[in-house]
Amino acid sequence: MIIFEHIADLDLSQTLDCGQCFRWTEQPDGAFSGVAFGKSVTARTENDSLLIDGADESDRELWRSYFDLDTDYTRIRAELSCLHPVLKEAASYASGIRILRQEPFETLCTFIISQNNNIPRIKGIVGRLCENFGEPLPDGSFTFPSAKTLCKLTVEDLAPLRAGFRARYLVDASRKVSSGEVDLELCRSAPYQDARAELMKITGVGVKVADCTLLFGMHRVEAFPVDVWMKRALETLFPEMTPSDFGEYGGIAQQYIFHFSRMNPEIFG
DNA sequence: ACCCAGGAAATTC
DNA sequence: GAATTTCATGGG
Repeated sequence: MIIFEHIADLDLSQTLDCGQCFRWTEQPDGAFSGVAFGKSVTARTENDSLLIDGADESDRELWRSYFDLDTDYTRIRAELSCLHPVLKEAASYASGIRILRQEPFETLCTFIISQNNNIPRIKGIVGRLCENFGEPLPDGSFTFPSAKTLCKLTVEDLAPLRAGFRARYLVDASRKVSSGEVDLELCRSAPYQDARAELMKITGVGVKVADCTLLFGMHRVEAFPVDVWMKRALETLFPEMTPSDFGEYGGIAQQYIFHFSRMNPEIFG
């Protein structure tokens, strides 16, 4: 059990159930069980502490990084709140969201699966992907399969996932990542447009999936993914603003607005 | 039967 | 080239 004390701005429900990740499930007692970096743990908060059950003490820095505990969200929220009064309201409403530092390839695959899909079904497909092709863990859960593993598979092999037209996109992504044709590490440091173009070499990766991969898989917090929710939110709540107006922390603003909009759909009539 | 779901490719005009 | 259609699958 790893304990992090005095953690501000962290609400596990908001962070793990806001559509940035798809491998955490809430338990009856309110804790969240999930797998990241090949390790299965259960996370819960008590007062201002974060408790990671089932984690090795040697993985303390891994989980500190995963939950992005070294980033000062209070300061960022104050900065964003100056940009627009509605953003200030959304940030206050969703102040427990942190941008996880997920694994790039897993993030890429899950957002390929996300296209024209809904969150419960995305979770189902991702779960079957892990059960069929990931490594089993002692507690019965599975790791997310590597690109090296998936690149050996065909669309027919992926049939049990019931991923539909997205199966061939997964095969293409796995092949290009494992061969090095697409360099995910380059995407961490390259100029933003270059990183986006690198990901868009993959069939099935457009602007939105690339932006989500960069934001959630490489912590490029300047990314501002625009989906149907954000399009509506921008039109009705921020008609005078464009994605680039949200600045270097646009991705965090985007999550505040996305969560606020989904929790309050009546705003859009 | 119909619509929608954290889009993108394929086709059409 | 920009606008429309299609793409599997499942739930409401």
